[in-house]
Amino acid sequence: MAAGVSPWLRPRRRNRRLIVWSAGRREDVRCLYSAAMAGARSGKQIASKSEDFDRWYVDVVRRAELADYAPVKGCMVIRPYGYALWERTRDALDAMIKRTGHENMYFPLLIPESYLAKEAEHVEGFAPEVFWVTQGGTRQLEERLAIRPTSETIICSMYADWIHSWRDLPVLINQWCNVARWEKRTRLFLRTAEFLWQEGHTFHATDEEAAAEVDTMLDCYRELAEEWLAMPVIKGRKTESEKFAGARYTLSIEAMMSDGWALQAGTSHHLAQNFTTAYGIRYSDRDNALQHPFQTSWGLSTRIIGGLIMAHGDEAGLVIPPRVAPIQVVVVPITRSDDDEAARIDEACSRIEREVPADVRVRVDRREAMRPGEKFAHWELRGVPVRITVGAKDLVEGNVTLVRRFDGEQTVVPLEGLGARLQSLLDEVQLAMRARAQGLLDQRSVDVQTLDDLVAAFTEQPVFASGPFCNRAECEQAVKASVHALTIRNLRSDRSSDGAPCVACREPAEFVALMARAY
RNA sequence: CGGGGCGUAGCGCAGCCCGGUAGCGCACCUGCUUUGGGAGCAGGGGGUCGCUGGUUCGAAUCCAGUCGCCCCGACCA
Repeated sequence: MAAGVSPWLRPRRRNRRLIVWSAGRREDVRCLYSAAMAGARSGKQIASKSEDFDRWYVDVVRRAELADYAPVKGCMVIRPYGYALWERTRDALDAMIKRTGHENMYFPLLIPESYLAKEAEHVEGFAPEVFWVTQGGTRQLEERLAIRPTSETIICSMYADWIHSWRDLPVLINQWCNVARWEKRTRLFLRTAEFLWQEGHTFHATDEEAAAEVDTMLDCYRELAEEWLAMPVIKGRKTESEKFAGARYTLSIEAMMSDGWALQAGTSHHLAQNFTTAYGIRYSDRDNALQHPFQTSWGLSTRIIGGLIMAHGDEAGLVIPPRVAPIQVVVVPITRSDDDEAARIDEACSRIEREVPADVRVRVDRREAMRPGEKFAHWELRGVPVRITVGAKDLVEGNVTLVRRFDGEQTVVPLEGLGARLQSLLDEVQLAMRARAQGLLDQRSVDVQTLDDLVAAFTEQPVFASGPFCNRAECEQAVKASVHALTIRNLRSDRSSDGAPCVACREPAEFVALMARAY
């Protein structure tokens, strides 16, 4: 027994009795989850999630080797495992973007100040966050260059030359890129001075078509969050004070983190003709009249990785939904000094490797210097959805042990036919993770009718509170002032107030506001 | 940008009050024994003590400045 493992682990281990999965039916599955968690904690790699959530978050990001701080304040290095997670997320979204008719392209990083300045509300909104390049080599530049905080301005400037006719519309484009914004308070993934994202930009002949585009893309974000990242979200419209600078309106998806705080996970903006007017984009319509097209933009960033971590992680670290997991199944051989036995175990591992379907991402952890217990902790910290342990005891019966990361459920199953069964197991885990996250959201959502209700709702713990709201700035202030750090996340698109009185002013309200503390 | 805290080996820390040329745990390297929940023994490598200046025979330690990071409040994907 390892020094440093809680003493009560010992009897728990003796009690371990797992019934074999026979004829496709599971019986008497014993969960060793809490024991595993205790072991992980004694390894003192990460802070306790329940005791210090913020510290836990940073620990998970760094210890699981997702990312680390870079030398420049607010900047981060995304390490291979974290980048693989982003790639899987990105590829899923990229497919949706293409499925809905968009094409990828690329605009430059540097934007002349004069380009940025044309849309007044936009430039004012972004002014505090822009990085400026003032020098090229040793020479002072004649005009300052902004490092893009977003690309509406340069895209409009270019499309002013490219859009001439109604036949040129719609324009449906997207780019994957980095952007930079000066941030005073930064957090790994959630708010960094430079981040990766996609920004979609479209131009349309009609207001309605643009509005439909804004909805369509928000729904892609919802699909990504729910179907891939197993994070249920609430769709809605941002208030005036929270909308994108220069937009007519902004839609968002808001996800609940496991501490009850909200995370804005994606936004979609209706820009109306605000930019196309300012940037002089005009086309001749069917009647040969000059028109400004209607425009949208929408973005989703590496912040979503932070959301994934906070939505699903537990005391032992990261828990990744199978569909985006860089490694879905890890195989840990329980090596023995007995050569014959070692050879049989190794052959069983190789067989699993051979027999899994090609689209299941499996890794056999053959590191010799590391003991099995440490490997368990290592892969749990990294959130690998399924672990298979291959040891002499199980192998005598032709079995291996299989453990699901997200709930610790452990079963002994026959090696025969294991490969074919893995995909359905992964699908099962994906759905169960989504259901669990939905359960948390349901459990910690409350309806409120008054500010008193609102205050009461937050006395125990952070929640998602929904209540009638008139969408006036004074009432938004009143809501924010009623509970510490509270914000209006969005005006829910799935709920109607039916004219019930606004939580703040008591006048008949048109909307139902989602109110929560947010990252 | 206001308030608080911290910078000593890759990580976590002690040493500082009371100056005398740097230590502990983990990690790392080598060997042997181990291997079903973070192994044991033995040996070994690694640090301009954030930076600059000052005081002093002598500074991780005292003084001044500066930079960076973290946490809490006003702005944001």
